[in-house]
Amino acid sequence: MSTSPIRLRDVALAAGTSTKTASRVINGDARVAVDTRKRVQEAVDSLGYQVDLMARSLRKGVDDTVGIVVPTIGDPFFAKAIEEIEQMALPRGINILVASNSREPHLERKVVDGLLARRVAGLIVTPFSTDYSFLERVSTPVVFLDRHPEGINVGAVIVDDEGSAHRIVMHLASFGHRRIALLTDGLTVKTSRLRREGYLRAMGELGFPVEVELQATGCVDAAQAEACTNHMLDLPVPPTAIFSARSETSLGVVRALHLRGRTDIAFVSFGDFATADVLNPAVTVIDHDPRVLARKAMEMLSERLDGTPASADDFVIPVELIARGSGELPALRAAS
Amino acid sequence: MSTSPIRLRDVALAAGTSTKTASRVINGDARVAVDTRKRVQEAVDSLGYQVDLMARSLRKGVDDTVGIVVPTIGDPFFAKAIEEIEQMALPRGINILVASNSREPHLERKVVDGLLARRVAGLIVTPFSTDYSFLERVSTPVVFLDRHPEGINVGAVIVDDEGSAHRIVMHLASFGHRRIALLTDGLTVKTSRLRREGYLRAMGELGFPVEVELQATGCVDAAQAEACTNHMLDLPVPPTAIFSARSETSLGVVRALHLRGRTDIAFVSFGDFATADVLNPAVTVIDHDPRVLARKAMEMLSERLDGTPASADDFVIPVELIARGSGELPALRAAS
DNA sequence: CCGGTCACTGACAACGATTACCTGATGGAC
DNA sequence: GTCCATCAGGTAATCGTTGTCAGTGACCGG
Repeated sequence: MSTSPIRLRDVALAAGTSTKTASRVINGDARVAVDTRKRVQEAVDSLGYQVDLMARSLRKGVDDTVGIVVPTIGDPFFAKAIEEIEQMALPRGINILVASNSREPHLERKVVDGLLARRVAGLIVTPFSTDYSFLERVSTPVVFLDRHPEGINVGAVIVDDEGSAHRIVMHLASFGHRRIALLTDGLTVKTSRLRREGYLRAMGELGFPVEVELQATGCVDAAQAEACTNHMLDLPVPPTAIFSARSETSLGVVRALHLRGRTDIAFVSFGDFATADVLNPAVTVIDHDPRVLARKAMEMLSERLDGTPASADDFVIPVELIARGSGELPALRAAS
Repeated sequence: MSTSPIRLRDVALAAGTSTKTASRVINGDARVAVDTRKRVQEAVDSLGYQVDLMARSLRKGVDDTVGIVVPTIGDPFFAKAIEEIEQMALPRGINILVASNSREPHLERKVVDGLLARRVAGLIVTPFSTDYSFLERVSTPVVFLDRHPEGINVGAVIVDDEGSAHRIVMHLASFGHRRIALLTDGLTVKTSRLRREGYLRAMGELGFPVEVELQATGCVDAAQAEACTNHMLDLPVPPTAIFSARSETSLGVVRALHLRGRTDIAFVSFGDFATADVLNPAVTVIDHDPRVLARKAMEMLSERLDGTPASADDFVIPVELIARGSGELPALRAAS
């Protein structure tokens, strides 16, 4: 069954060279005689030698590995981001370590520390709500994804959350809506705060009343979003439009609206989702594409690994509003 | 900015002990005097020492890491499986390395070898189409997920693909359907082959003609599934029911059906998806839950890590057929 | 013919932690 | 009072690889 692992020593012995020379061949060092190289190659092939990456990493001080920290791996948004990063890393021989903070600030620090202790070459982190100032004492390059971190002045790859939210409200208002409801994740999450700010700013500029009962700010998952939506629709004066600040919550809103047959309510989702264009009406969204964000983040990380110093400036990915129908439903004469 | 990393040596120096004793404290060895332990602890805390997991792993020969190989990380099915595994691994201090084979047999072997070279403690693999006999020479425990591997007689955590597919066809037939179309992934994928076999067996038992034009067997993604569906609906004698063998392809089928307004066609999906219960009609599915499979796989891997020998028997997770409407549409009098 | 490059190679130490083995001290049994 | 078991802790080897540096010939220009 189990075979004792083959070490470089064994290869060197078989090829009649020193381990150093064998190492040179394996690492593609040019300064090796042609026939020596050949003998080593043959030994490698016949023995089925594989470098022990553990040992190499110890020697080199870093591991050819990128750590990724996200709130939840199962969320399609983050899953696609991870996929993109992995695809970019694979051809460079870089492996990825994935960890989630389970949306718990308490775990967040631990998880990052764990990856650092593993001597990852770099980190891509979607900050949840931890103070990241401790990273200033660390030399490992870190790139932040989707959210600007607290406590540290390092750039992140983000979208214009506040501006896009503002735009959504303006869009809905242009179809006659005044009672526009907001559903967000908990406000400890930076993106949620920013999107709410954009909502509030737009409502203010439009001179619309901002009502507490039209803001559900703790919808962490689809089920809660569904409950919140139902609650709002049961209000004496329900909203005529809904702005869901996250794909995940949008699924809940969609479910509530469809189960109640209320497809007359205008709806815009911050973030696309799988069947958004198939529903009736199809769902208008902000195309918050995780792959684009991830690609840029990985590019930035690669630069850092090659020595480019970190910039304090955020990189803002442009987004589009994709009008599919649900966001363009007119406000029915109902209430003011 | 960057601080030189703190080594065990530094801790020992600060605590006035040898590295060995410091190591004992860190690893919870009981044979250390109380006050010595305390001094070491204080040194660890004040210096902010963290074990270099690279070095530890080299010495121990294995890394506290589980490698996961899936075809595509972004597929919600696998993303949820990864999430479940990560959740189980986290409390044990185990990190997870995620890699995809990008649905390329060519890459599959390389990716697995790469993880083995990293001396992972164990592997959880969703085999795509590679011959896995090479694993017999490897001592690293491996558990297969969702598909039984080729070339090696090791158990996997699977569902009854053939039987469930059979059941879907029987279900559709009970509503009067005879022209039942099949959409699958490429037949190099084991699950696709098995589901097709179940389909064929049922059709045979029912005495229904099996027509080539009603079988689309190369739908790797939603876009292709959509195209195949459109093609089938354009046949002179189109199907009255569709069986999609994978969640991903189901999204394409749904898109085609809805865009054409053909919500009269019966439809069953092997595998649930996010908005399946919201569509009109809601989509009948086999609840192929990745979390359940993943949990069992991780349990099995844990046992292997603790020394339980591998079993050659598959572990079959039971599944349910969730009737939501689309699979219970009656066959309209159309053609035979 | 000599010193100097150049191409190639190997001995050795080091990466940072763990561990086999050993030492010295203590204390109880006799 | 002697002896051995036990405990606390130290020393040095070790995991497998690679960086440093030194060394060997061969070859070349002067």
